[in-house]
Amino acid sequence: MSREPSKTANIREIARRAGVSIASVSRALNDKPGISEALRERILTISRDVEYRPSAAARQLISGKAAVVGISLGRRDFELRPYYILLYQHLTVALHRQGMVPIFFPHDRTASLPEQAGAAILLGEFADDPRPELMTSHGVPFVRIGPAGESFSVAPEDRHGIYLATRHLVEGGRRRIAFVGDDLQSPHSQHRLGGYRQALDEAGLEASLIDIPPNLDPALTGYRWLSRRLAHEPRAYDGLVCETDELARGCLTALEDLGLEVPGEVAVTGFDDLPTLAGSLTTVRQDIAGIAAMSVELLGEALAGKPPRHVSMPVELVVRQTS
Amino acid sequence: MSREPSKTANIREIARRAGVSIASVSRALNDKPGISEALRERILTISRDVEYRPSAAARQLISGKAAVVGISLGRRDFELRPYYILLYQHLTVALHRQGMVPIFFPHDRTASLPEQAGAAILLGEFADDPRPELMTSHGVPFVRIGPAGESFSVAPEDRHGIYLATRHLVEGGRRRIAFVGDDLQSPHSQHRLGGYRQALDEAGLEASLIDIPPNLDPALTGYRWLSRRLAHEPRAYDGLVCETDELARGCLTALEDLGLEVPGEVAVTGFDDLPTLAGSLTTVRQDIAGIAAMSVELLGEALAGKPPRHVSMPVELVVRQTS
DNA sequence: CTGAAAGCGCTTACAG
DNA sequence: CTGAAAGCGCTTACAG
Repeated sequence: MSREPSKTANIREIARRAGVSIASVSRALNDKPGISEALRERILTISRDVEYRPSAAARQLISGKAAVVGISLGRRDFELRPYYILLYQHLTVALHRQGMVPIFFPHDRTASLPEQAGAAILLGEFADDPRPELMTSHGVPFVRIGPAGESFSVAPEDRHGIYLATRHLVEGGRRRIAFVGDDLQSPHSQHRLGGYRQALDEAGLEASLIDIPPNLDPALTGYRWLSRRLAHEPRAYDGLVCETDELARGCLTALEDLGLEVPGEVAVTGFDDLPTLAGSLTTVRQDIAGIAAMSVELLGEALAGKPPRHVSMPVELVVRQTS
Repeated sequence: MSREPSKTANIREIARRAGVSIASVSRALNDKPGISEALRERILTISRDVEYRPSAAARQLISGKAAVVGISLGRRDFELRPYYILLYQHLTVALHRQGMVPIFFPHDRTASLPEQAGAAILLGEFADDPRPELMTSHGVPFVRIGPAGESFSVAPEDRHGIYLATRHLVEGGRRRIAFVGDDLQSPHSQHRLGGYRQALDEAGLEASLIDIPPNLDPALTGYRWLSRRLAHEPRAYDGLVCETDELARGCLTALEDLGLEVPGEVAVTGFDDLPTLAGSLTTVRQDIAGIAAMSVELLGEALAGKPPRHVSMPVELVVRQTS
C-alpha cells in the first residue's frame, strides 16, 4: 500500500547518460581536479536534470566519520530559544540533503564533538567562546553562525534589519523610540544597537535603551519590566524596537494590560519573524532556512579546504499591525 | 594534530574474535533466525566487550531509506516548546547510536514524511491526530510519544508523577491546593489531572482547577492569570501543582511580585525537570534521554514487524526549594 | 546451523 | 584527462 518511493538517480545512472565512467562523475560532482571543464559541465547538467541527491550512507561509509556533522549550541540558556530551535531544524534538513548526518551536542558535551563528528556547526556564539579554538586544534572543519571572524561564518544583516525597523518607526512619526534588548553587552546586540543608533542619528532623535537581563523567558521578563516602567510614566515611549520577537510579545502584552493602544499610542517591532510567534507583529524577517542552507554550503567549502569567508544573509522588514 | 578517533570495532573484528563468519555475527546482532542460541550468546558477549556500534552508513546503504527516521511534531504551537526540543535532541543522538538518521518534519510537512523516511517517531500528539493513520496507510512503521493505544508508544508516568507531587504538598500540610494546567481538555492533561484528584481524594481535600488557555508562552500567561486571581484573594491557595515547569516559573514569578513567600505561604511544584529552567523548583523529573532511547528501541521492534506495545517510563519527585 | 560471495552507492589510488 | 577496480561495513540470498 506504500507509495512508490521516488527513485533517486545514482552516480551510475548519471554515468550511463553521460557515457562516461562513474569515477568521472564522482570527480565532477565533488569539484575534484583531473577532469576537463567541458565534461564537468555536462555531468553537472545531467545531475541537475535527474535531480541527483548524493547518498549520505555511501559517502559516510567511505569517509568514516567525515559526513557526521556535530551541531553545537553555545550556552545552556540558548538551547531552548525558539530561534535556535528553528535553525537547528532547518540545519537537519539541509545537511540531510547534502548527504550529511546531523548529531546534536548540548553545551556541556561539545568537548566530545571532535571524537564523534568530522565537521561542526557552531550556534549561539558568546564572548570568549572556546569552541572555535577547540575545533581548530582537533582539525575539525567548522562554520560559525555569527559575526565575521577568522573562520567560516554566516549571519543575518543584524544591523541593517534593526536600522530598517527603526527608520520605519521614525517615518511613521514616532519620536520617543526605545531599543529593547536582551543582553546589550553581547557582540550580537552591539550590532543591532548600531542600526538603531544610526536611524535615530539620521533623524536627530535621542536614543533610549532598555536592557532586559538575559533570561530564560524574555517575554515574561520584558512584560514585567515594561509594566513597571510605564506604570510611572505611561507616555514614556511611542515606539519600541525590540531585539527579538519574543521580547516584542512581552511588550505587546504589557501594553495591552496597561490599556495602551497599539499601534495608536505605541508602535512595536520585533526581529526574526518566527512562525506562529510573530503573529500580527511588524518585524524583521530572517531567512532561517537560507541561513541553514548557506551554513551547509560553507561547511562543504571548509571540508574541501577552501579559504574561510563570511556570508551576510539579507533581512526584510515585514510591516503588519503593530506599527 | 587531531586526536586518534577511538577505533570502534566492526563486524569483522567480532567475527575474528569469535572464530566465525561475519554472516553469523550479523545474524546474532540483528536477532535473525538461523543461528544457535549458544553462538548468539557468545557473539553478543563479545560485541559488548568491544563496545560494538553498528555503522549507520553501512546499514542505511543496504536498506535504502529504511534507516532514515522522520521525526514529526504535532502542532505548530508545540514546536517551540522546550520539552519537545530536548526530546528531539536526545532522539537525534539515540537514533545515531543505532545507525539511524533523523530528519525533521515540521507540522505542515509531515504529509511528505512517508516519501522521505522509512520509519517515523511522532511527537506532540493531539486529539484526532491524523498521523498514525497516515503512517499506517503508507506502511511506515512508527512509534508515538504518547498514551497507550493501538501502535507502539512510550510515555512518562504522567498520572503517577502528578500524584506524587500533590501528595507531597498534602503531606507538607497544604490544604488549598490548585492544579494549574495548560489545556485541561487534552488527553495528556486528563492523565495528570487524574493523579491530582486521586491524591486530594485520599486526603479528603477539594480540587481546584486553573485552566490556562493553550499558549505560546505558558510562563507569561500563567503569570498574568495568577497575578489577577491573587490580587482579589491573596490567600486563595497554599499550594500550586503545575503541569509543566514553564507554568511553574510563571507562577513563581507572580508570587514573588505579589510579595507572597515561597514556600512559606505558597508551595509550588512543576513537571519535567528541564535543565536550567527548573532551577530551584520542586518538580517531577522525566528521563527524557531514557524516553528517547526507548522510542528508538521500540522503533527497531516496529521495523522488525513485532507486535505493538506501550512502555511507561518512570518519573521521580525531586524536592527542592519551592515546597 | 554456518559460511562464501554479491552488492548497497560512492571515492580514490592506480594505470593508462 | 579518463577508466577499471578495490574497498568502506554491513545484510542477505544461495549453498552446503
